[in-house]
Amino acid sequence: MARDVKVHRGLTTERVVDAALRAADEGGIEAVSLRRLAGALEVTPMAIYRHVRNKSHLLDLMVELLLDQVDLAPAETATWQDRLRRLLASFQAVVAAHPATALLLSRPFVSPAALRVSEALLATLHSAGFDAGQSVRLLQVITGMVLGPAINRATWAAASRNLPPDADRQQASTEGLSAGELPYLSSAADQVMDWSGGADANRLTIELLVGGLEALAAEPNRGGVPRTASRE
Amino acid sequence: MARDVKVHRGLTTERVVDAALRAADEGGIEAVSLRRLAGALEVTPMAIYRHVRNKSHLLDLMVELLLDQVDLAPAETATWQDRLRRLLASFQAVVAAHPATALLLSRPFVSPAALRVSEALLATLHSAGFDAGQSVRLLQVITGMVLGPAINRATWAAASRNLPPDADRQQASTEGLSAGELPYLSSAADQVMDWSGGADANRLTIELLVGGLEALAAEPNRGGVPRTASRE
DNA sequence: CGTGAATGTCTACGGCGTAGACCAATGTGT
DNA sequence: ACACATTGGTCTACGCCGTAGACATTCACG
Repeated sequence: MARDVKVHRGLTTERVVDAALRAADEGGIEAVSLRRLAGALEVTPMAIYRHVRNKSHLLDLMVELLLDQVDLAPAETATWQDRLRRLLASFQAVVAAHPATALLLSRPFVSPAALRVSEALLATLHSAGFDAGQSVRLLQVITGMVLGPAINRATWAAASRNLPPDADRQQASTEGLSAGELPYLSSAADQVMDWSGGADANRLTIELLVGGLEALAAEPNRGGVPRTASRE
Repeated sequence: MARDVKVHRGLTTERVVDAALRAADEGGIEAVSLRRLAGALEVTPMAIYRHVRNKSHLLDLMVELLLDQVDLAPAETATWQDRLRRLLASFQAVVAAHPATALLLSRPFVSPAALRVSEALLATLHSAGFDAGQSVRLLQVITGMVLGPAINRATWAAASRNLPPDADRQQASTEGLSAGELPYLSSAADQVMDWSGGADANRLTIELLVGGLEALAAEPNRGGVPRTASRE
């Protein structure tokens, strides 16, 4: 029963995942290659395979580590609004702290931690009065909202600079649009630059969601079969 | 001025992008490799480089083709609510029709078409009464909401089957959770299976958003500095 | 001490994106 | 009609990637 004994070179699954997460956080997901990782750990690429089934498994473990930091607010929380706020704020904090959360965009949301998050959200939505079908649909939207900022941290910076950073995609965008044709966009670009980190953006997101859910719960036919009305 | 003359082997940028898009739609983004693409077009891999700068550029062109299908509702639309509904419904339709929209999750949102979409959304938000700063933050959330379904089409199917499809990540999830511990999740799983395609899920998303925006616009201090109140 | 399991290494394979030299077809100017 | 430059496709090769399989070492325990 040799378990946690240090042997050979003290490589452990934990060390591997930690290193991978660090690499992903500071170099982007695509910076995580088994060979580079092995280099950082001063080990042969194949050594990693003693602690991780394959790269996909490694990425799953990284996701797990991230999502385990999410605080699933207890079910006893006073109102569903408060539970939702607390849960999502925690989720948002994790997303904000780790660029590696971009992993959640490409990987099935089915690890134990992910399931726990989903379960907590579904429970909250249930107590808000939504049925199972609606809750599932809402769940998808909510994760999208939370992950929104993760989708592109760099996008806006690139857009406002008229795309100098990457010489590759620079041409693709300078075809038909000049600065003047996008008044709102260019005026908004300034706002983005001094973006202090998005703390209030996150609050805005949550309140948008809570407000929307309240409205939806109060007027259930809205989300169901909408009146023929397309105006007013 | 030889322009649109057929020479050699009639490979064109359009044919390349079309084939790539088709491949991405039916095999996922990672199924798009220049070599495979070349095979499908009965051409050498390097031939593609005569029509596309590099892979990144190709992906940009694919995104462009997708986003050009989005109907930017005209600014004269009666209410901002209606314009938002129309614009987002169209966006959602594109997402639903093309699995390749997963590209939007990994690529800067800065192609001309993407900028046009963003501009239209910002204009709509402006007419709803939000200032530039809020609009930018909301924009991020909204695209997240719309792209939510794209984030994982396969996730739920995998989750409900207790993860049989992929032998790789199957283990990662069967550690601490058994079916009984996730009541809402497992009951919801059924709902997901007969998911007719998400038309009403999309409506739900839009109404959630509109309702949330209305609430936010009516009570602006909510999204700003929230009252100390954390209860009720 | 001996043995079997655990851990790291080496070598090698096929796939990827892509640089660079080459070459055939094409349309142009005289 | 003929040399010519341009266009579009091919070939070869490089360095990266994930990973299979055989091997070597080191440890835990009898």
